[in-house]
Amino acid sequence: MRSDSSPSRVPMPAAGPRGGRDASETKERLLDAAAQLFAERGYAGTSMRAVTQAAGVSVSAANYHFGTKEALLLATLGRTILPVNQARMEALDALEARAGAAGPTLEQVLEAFLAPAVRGRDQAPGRDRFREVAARLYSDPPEVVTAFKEENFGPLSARFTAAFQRAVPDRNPREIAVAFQLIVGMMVHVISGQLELGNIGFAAGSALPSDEELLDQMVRFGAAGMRSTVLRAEDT
Amino acid sequence: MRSDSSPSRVPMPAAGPRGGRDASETKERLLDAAAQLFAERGYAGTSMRAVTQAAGVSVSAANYHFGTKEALLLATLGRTILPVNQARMEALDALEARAGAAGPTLEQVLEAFLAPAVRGRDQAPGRDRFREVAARLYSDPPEVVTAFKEENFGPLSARFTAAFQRAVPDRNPREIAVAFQLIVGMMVHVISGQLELGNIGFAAGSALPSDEELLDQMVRFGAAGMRSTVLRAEDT
DNA sequence: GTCTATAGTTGGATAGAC
DNA sequence: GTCTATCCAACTATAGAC
Repeated sequence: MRSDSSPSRVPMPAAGPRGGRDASETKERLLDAAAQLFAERGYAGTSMRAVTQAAGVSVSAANYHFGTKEALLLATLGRTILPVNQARMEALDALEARAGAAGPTLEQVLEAFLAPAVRGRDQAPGRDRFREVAARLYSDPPEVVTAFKEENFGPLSARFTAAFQRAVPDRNPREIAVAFQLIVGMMVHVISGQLELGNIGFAAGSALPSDEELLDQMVRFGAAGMRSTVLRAEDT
Repeated sequence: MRSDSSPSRVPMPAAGPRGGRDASETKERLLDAAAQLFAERGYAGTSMRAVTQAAGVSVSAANYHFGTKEALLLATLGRTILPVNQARMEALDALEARAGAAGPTLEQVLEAFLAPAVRGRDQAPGRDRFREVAARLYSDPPEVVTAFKEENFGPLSARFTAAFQRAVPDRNPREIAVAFQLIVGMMVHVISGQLELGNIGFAAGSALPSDEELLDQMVRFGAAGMRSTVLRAEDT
């Protein structure tokens, strides 16, 4: 399953002598390569040349299809992130439809939010590298990305904040918002591959946890954390 | 041109007609500007020209003092991060010296780890921008940074892992390691300014929490999270 | 729709005057 | 120790043939 070091380089007839590769495949290859490289090196650290070379197409082909580097980034972000956010929404919808008047539990809401991101390719059909690409959103911010974030995460965030609030009604909105951000932080850290890079903490010889194991621990951790945030004085 | 909000642009005689600015001041100005820009735009997104322009010195002066862009990055990282890690170590030392045989509490260890980073300039004397610079370590990784991380975070991580283990003896090392990483993740998210950028979650009109408030909530959240991670089957 | 070729910038780094 | 001037490589983007 494409597990080698340069996975997005699809073995292909390598540019048939005629211009005979069709449009949609070129776009696909470019998006694959872009996802890979933007994830690894960031936006500024990735040149169009590197992308087109990895995709096995010419620079001009890329510019024909996407116009600018920025547009290619946005297309990449869209293709990698939207399915994840959609899965989150659907999971929450399903939970709320099934739950009673009290709504889903905190653990359920957390899993709906975390699973599509952490489980990665299991949930987002066919799209590789999307976890690291998404993580870049939080760290590598060309101005373009801001609008994308607001547009695509605004509604999601509102929905989940409401669900959290309902699951933990004795916390005030400000605490919920902070706790939510802390959970986002731990998720970003995990999906940006910091555990695998294992710079620190995993020297102690223990094997890396599986996705399921990690997800389970994250849900427990986040739930306990969110429940724990206790008001000090100004209880609303 | 430099119309902007560049706090690191120190008001100065602006290059006295003679070459009369002394060496150490030039280095200082360069490090200030570099910290600012690397933090904002990342390594690849920052040019030497931008740094030297912001510092009000010539490109050659920078190359004279630091040789390469990479060396400038490492110098910046050192100046911004080492004081924080030192403060963490000293805080933990003090706690362990004061505590009995059981060692400091989980909350105390967490605060020793988080406070120097979250409180920012209060604890790291005189160095601005260090929080965002540090955060870049976890997201913007030119290969150079890897060695820096291992060298400077390895011992720190080992010390704190041991302290966590002692404070929560009924968790196995693997869980401790994962939980520690989750805490690092939430810390990175906070110090990289995601709350202030407030893209998501804080639209609900509540004011941003103060550093102390945030630190308090992070300690509670992290402690509850770390205690919560329960083994499922294979308890060692 | 894809290519080759190139325009027009900007990048890091250096040489040599002072 | 700092400057001006410059080299050369790499970049994004476009023009025009096929």
